Amino acid sequence: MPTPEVLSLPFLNTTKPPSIDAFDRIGVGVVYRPGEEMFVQGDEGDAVYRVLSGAVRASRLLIDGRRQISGFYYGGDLFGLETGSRRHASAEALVDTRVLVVRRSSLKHYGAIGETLERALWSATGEALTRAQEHMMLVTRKSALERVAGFLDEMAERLGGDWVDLPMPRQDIADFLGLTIETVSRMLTQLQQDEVVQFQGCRRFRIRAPSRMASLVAA
Amino acid sequence: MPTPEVLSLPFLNTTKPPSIDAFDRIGVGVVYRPGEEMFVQGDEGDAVYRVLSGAVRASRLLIDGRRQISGFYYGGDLFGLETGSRRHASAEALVDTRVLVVRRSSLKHYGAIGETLERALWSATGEALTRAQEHMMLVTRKSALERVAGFLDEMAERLGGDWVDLPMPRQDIADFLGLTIETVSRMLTQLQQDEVVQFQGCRRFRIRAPSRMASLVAA
DNA sequence: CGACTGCTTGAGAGTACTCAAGTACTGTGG
DNA sequence: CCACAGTACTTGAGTACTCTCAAGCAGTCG
Repeated sequence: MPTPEVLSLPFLNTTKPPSIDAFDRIGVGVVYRPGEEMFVQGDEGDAVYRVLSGAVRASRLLIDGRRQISGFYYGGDLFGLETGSRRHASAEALVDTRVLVVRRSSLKHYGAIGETLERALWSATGEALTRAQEHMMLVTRKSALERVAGFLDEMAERLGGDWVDLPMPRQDIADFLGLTIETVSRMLTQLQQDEVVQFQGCRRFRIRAPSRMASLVAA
Repeated sequence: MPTPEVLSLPFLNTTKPPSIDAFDRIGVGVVYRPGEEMFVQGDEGDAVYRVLSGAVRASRLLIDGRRQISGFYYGGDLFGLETGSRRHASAEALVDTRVLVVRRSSLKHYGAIGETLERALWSATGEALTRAQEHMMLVTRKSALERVAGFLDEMAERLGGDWVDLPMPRQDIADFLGLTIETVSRMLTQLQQDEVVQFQGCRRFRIRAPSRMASLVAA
């Protein structure tokens, strides 16, 4: 794994300009190429990350090789919030990605601003917990079609724009939704046949029928 | 819903004596009967709870009535940690239950001890996040038999003793594991036929073959 | 152009679900 | 003490959904 390049601040952020807050003041910018890892499951490290641009995948591995994607992170998102000194998941750039990094243990040296940031991190942890529980609901109580539709809908909302580019391969979507790659593919085909979404190639899509999409997601 | 009785401290705790810490100093004791709710999804409230004895069920409801149990809590456990002023889940006593309650917003009035507790709560939130992700793995990547075996194994470890009494009905187990009640029942029957566990009635069980149990859980 | 990787499609099998009936446990009133 | 009702749990049969295994197709890069 090549050593990630350390940037000089401030950034030019082309996608989602982060508000000037404690994270920007304290954080150090780092750039990752696709496939490069921020940290690996089992590592030591208490650093917290904020995505400036690009996309990140957090994954956990079981002994037998089964994999779970615990989340995807895009511009503005925080990740690496799990407590304890050991990482419970790995984090990896899906595309060219710029992040800000803050070492949690260093916050106490920054006085009031460090404290502000610490509070913000904890509250983000609580939100992450809520999101994890919502995702659990999605994964346990919904059909394959509903999960895939929900995923596309959330991606469209998160990344915005008319056409949306998926930064992750099918296998990642499958591992995130608790499905196989074949089932994801079949559901995508069905959503296209039903004219709910439209694809240009296998990564770029747009929602054609927002109302039917919404009814699938709400169900 | 009857008003829960407020206890005078200190408690006589018969199951898991909590260590004397910040929560014990600040918390107010409350008793709930089976079925009584600590809070309901959508409520306002920032109170955090610690179970002294008994058992609590946290659940989330979907619009269409589908239900997800986000967790069970027993002696020593904290719950109600989700941030934001609104509750994202409901919490309900499964059996006679004693808890300590702390209002988060009141912590600032308690000086150093309040701050200590606040830190403890945040770190517990991080641990809850990790556990939620582990549970997601269990629910998405494991077979019905593995899930039910894993559930019994965890219950035995959590509640201790030779024989274990399940405080919750089958429907709750099903909603926790993302299965139907019939499937849970069938898997329990199979575990008994395979002589992995033994039941006395439908709530009390013990593990007969810890090694085979462990291999089911690890898988 | 060919090789490689990622994605899609097809056929068949297996697992968990649905619907329905039957059994056990609990508490109440006679 | 027993009859009864009500609830919780188990069992059965058939179905539906997702997975597995295998082959075919598309986009990318040298």
